[in-house]
Amino acid sequence: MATIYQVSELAGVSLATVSRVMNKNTRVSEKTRDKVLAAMKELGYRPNAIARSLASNRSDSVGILVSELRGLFYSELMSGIEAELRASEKHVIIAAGHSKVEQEIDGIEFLIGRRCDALILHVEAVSDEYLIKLAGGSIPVVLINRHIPEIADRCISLDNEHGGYLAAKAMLDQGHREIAYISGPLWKTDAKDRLLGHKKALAEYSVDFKEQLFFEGDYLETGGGKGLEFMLTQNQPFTALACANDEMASGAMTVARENHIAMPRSLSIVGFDNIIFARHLYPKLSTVNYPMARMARATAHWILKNVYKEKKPETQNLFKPEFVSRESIVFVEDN
Amino acid sequence: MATIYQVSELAGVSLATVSRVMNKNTRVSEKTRDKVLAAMKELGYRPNAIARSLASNRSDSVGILVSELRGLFYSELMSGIEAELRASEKHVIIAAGHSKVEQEIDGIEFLIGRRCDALILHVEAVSDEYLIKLAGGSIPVVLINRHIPEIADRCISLDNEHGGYLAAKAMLDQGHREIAYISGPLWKTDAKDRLLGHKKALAEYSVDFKEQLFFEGDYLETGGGKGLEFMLTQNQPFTALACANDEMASGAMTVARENHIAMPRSLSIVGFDNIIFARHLYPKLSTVNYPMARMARATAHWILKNVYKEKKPETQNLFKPEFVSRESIVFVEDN
DNA sequence: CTGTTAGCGCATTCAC
DNA sequence: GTGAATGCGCTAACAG
Repeated sequence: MATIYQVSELAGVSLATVSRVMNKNTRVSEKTRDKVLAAMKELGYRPNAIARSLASNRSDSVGILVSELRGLFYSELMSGIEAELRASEKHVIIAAGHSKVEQEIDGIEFLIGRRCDALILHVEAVSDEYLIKLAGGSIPVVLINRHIPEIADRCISLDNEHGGYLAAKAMLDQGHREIAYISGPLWKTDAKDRLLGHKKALAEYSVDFKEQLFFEGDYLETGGGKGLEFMLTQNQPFTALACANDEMASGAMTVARENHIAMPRSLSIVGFDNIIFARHLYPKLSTVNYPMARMARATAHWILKNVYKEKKPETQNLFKPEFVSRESIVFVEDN
Repeated sequence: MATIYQVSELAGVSLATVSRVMNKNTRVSEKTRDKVLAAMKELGYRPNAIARSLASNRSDSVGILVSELRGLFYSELMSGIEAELRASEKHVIIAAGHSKVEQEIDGIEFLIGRRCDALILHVEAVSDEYLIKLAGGSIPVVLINRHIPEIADRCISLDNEHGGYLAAKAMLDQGHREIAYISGPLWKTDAKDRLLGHKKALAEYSVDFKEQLFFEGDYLETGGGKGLEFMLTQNQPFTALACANDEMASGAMTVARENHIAMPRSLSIVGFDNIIFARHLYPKLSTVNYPMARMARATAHWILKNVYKEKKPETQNLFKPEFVSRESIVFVEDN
């Protein structure tokens, strides 16, 4: 693997000059540049990114930490950021935190150790204090799907509570009063917020929240199935089911069908996130749109603007979810 | 950010000694080790991975290049590898190739530039020659879902042709003779192989492959929908539809339902890949299982064994798909 | 516009 | 068992 030194030798110039033509910021005469370029090509020279970032303390790459590498939710986030950054010739380095404190910290330190120019974090387990301290350090940090007042300008988040509210309201507006709810893991902020919004809507319509019609799920399809199975044992009738995400909704729908519950006629369902498969379920799932692609782009923009000093418009921090009406909710008579 | 030098100073030892306790291979007296450890903790010392790999030419991280960051297929691959590698304290660096030559090469060079200890590639656009040359270089390479005879031991792949065969056979066995087919992009090897298998099964049952019942899709749900719409204009009846992946099958099913085609009674459908959502479609999609999780683990094992010299059992190179029978295929009378 | 000189933070021979 | 010296490949002043 050729080094910059060999290139300089072959081109008959100093090593600094070679560095200059690579980082095309300072001026180099056309003649010498051509010589250098020719030498680079002849040697098949590839700059060593490691050495470069050790010397320059930059890496032209931003670190992304997601909870999981699998699943439509995170893949949308990662690909959105990557696409935007790639256009500016920046790269991404991805790590997974698995929603556990040690692993999240380990991942963050890995990314810092790789000298990322900035960090984009989707973390759930580490504390606010840790993040505030981290954000106070020398490396810029952006938080996805988490709102911390002290560093609000670094947070790109969705109004989950409003989303939960919209989902519940959609059912209430169709006359439903007995509404079951399957939440995400309640130690997660977004799960808590969605539930909060749900309850808020119920209160607005003066309907009680019934504990028998509540199940704490895990955001996985299997959890949705378990949730519905639980409801069915409660001897407490309900005409609608709200799930804290689409995955659980799909699991619940499968179980419903196995129990010969006609949807949407006997049971209306609403999800959350609007993942790509929501529209392919039967009935087509009404849900709340999580504008992840837009949020991913906003995040990348923030980095490009504030870290790499590119001129970009001001970015939006708080995103609003919208209700997506499809076919899984139908009108029901008051009972 | 504390450096190794500051640690050595605080501990009152040489910088080489600090390095030794970090790389716990050579012996250090217990006393000095404790001093060093204490100093490291006091300073909150974090080794600089960049400097380390520049000096050692190792990075304890393996590069993964996938075609896309989004989608269930790749997320399964990435998370499988990451989980296995994490257990051995290795990290992954991920890049996307987007199925285009320049971007794949760019991604590969990025990973090489980051001095990954090994490369795991899911590439579709670059040539066999390029890969053979790459594999001949100093950095170990493993190929996923691609078989190149010259470097067969570096290839972890699925017998796609057999998978296509199984899917078609499942329908033929149920009496179907008019079978439509929506393929993936035919310049991709796996798409070609799956189609090959499909045709092989047809031949075995002496049924002709009809061009009117063929559509070249794009592996996306939308492509599946377009495919079925195309078939419906062909004035050529068919009782079954085979799709080269589950995404397209789901898109086709949605279009079928919009056209009031009863499934599976009037139309049997089979997919390929067995993504998690296949079982939540209606009717539950019969498909061919792509053992991606197992393949991802096998890949990680190969790296651990051959690159990091851990003792692991021999890894399997060619995986066999199996048919997964669910509810989307029903018996039909010969016509 | 170009060359010289120092490091970046760490691993790794050599000596002792 | 430990310390001193050298260099990984490159960037960034500083001169000229």
